[in-house]
Amino acid sequence: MQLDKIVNYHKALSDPTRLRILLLLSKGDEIHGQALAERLNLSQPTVTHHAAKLREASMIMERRDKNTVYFKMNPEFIKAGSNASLNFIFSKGTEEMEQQSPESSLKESVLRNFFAKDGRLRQIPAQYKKKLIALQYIVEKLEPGTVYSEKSINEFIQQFHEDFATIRREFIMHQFMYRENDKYELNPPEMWTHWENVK
Amino acid sequence: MQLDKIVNYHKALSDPTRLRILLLLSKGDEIHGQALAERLNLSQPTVTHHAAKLREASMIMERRDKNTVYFKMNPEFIKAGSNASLNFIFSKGTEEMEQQSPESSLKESVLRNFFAKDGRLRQIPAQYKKKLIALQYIVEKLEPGTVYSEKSINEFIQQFHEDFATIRREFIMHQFMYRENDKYELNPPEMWTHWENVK
DNA sequence: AATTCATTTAGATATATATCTAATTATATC
DNA sequence: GATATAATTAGATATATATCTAAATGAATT
Repeated sequence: MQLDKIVNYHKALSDPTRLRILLLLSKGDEIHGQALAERLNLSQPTVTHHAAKLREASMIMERRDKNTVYFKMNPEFIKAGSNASLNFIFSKGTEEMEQQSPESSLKESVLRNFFAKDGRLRQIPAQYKKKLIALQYIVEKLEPGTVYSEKSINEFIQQFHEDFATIRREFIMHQFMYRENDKYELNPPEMWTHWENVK
Repeated sequence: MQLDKIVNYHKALSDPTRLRILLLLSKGDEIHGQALAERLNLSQPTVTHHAAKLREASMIMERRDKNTVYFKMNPEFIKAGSNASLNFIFSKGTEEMEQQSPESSLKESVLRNFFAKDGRLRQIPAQYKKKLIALQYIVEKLEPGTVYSEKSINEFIQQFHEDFATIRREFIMHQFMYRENDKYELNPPEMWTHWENVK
């Protein structure tokens, strides 16, 4: 159930130690486990404990070098979770009903005007809402739960448009996908930037 | 400390029952305690328990009619908390240091004598300096950077005193807040009338 | 004053979790 | 292989909290 994901997001952030860890990581630098333990005045197992919780919530990423584990913050996911949580609480069911007809006609218009009959994208829409619609149309052809290499993502995008680098970047930027160590994976629709327009 | 407020915000949202309550309230309608208990299949004391948590986090408001208590969501505060949390994690918060000057004794005396133990303002101090202290105490519970509607400001003030119109006017008069098109926003402390006493 | 109804408080129980120390595992170096 | 270092797991403990039933309170009506 979706509820649990929201609960877990807030559980991850409902502990002062974990917030302090994120605060330390928020400059963008990597910090390894022992350093965290020292700066927080905690034992190493305690750091491991909290790191596991944060990792489960996708809020940090870990990289191993020799026998040292470096932590790095995953800011997009923290923001995306916040977004998803508000979307859930204010369940976008009612308002979007009204918006659905105008939205869907815009969607149809974008698909008709920006995509050729062979399915290729003529050009990337400059207008924000239209761009998101086009990106979503493409990204929905990917397989949820599959891990893609950068190479295979590039090839996939090239089926639609030659400028795969731009589109790949947009996928990440708008949180259609998430990247870790050059591996790409689809995000659930709730995390997409314009989630409220999706359904 | 600021950290605790963020922790409490996420604690309030890190329970499935409380999220379901907010979901039920998200349409904007009022729901009374027993109805909530029935719709959630929970005992009434459990509802009271969760309502208390949500009230502490300013996420709901309560209104009593005869012996029935009606709950209503406080959406602005939920969004404001989300905002504040992200600002905290990404260290964009206002670098505020709460330091008390020699006149902290007056401040303490005002807080002790004019505020009841439930946090409500017994009466608006007539004496200028004391009034400013009381106003400041209330206004500091607002979140910097958040834009409030007039309605939500009224509701916020009513948590402390029934005469929201007077207090709202004082907020503007002494430049605790600034208003534009019925939107209210906190001013930075440097703009407050008695700034020299704040630091 | 007695009654009724909704809510709250008290007290009990079960589960979750934050933290520690001690033991174990993983990785690299000698 | 032996050793060193960092991390993790196991196990213990203390605290927090979600839920219930039973009792008490608050508010209106008879």
